[in-house]
Amino acid sequence: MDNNYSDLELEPCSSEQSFPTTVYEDYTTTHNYTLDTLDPQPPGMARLKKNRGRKSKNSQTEISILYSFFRGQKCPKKEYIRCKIIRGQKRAIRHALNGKIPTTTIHKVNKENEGELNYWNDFANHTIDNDEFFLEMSKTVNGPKTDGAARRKGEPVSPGIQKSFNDVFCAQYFNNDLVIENYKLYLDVIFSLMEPENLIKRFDFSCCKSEDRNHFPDCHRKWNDLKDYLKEGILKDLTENSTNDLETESIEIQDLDPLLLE
DNA sequence: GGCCGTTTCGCGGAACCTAA
DNA sequence: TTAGGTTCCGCGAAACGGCC
Repeated sequence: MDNNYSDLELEPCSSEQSFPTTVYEDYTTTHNYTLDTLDPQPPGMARLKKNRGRKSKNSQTEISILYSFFRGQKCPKKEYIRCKIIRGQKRAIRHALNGKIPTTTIHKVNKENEGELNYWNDFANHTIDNDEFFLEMSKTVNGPKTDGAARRKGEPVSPGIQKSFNDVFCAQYFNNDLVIENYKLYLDVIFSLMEPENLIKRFDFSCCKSEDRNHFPDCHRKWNDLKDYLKEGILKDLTENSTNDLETESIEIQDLDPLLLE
């Protein structure tokens, strides 16, 4: 299950840290690809041609980024990304607080990789420095009703609890500077090795239909765009949407988790 | 290592929205 | 009104992790 990074070569990076990189063949030729693997059409692209249908609440940035990836015959769902990232961050926090280095899931850390380890240490230190706060916020009862202890029947849950990873839940979740700071450090862990094959295994969706380890030059751009969007764009979108959502859903502020409103 | 409770994954479809 | 598309939600299954 673990990625084996041992076959990756270490080479100096422009920053202080060193990261292993995979040596790829010349991207300027396409002789390794079949017609099928060259299909540049993202799964949802056909639908983009029409303007009919419900107006998307997503930003155009979010739409174009998600639509450029492949998950089976479709593109990854917005909620899939949200679930994975938020669940992952909370889980990573619990790992950090327990002094463990994760070896599985989206934020797995290869102890042999100094770069990944450094990013993990930054994340873990930030978490431990604010341990009381993160101990509370990482509890699964503070997730939406679909998850963890909050999902169990018959147990009391927070009155303002959301039923899914919807805009309101996400806006509440990120309504705290500490959480955002920690989230960005968490993304650094995930994206510490900016190689498509590594990220495909982490996210469980792909940037192209290439069946071997070669990728298109565009693949690196896609992953960079996703990283940038997750770091900045998603927070901006949530901030812009949260006001309207909170109003339309008549959420009473006093019902929300006080920890998330600080 | 096996068991078992907890947590996470992610599918499928209902509900909703809006252009035609 | 219909059809096409998005978002929300519930829940079964799989994975994880603690305990013995």
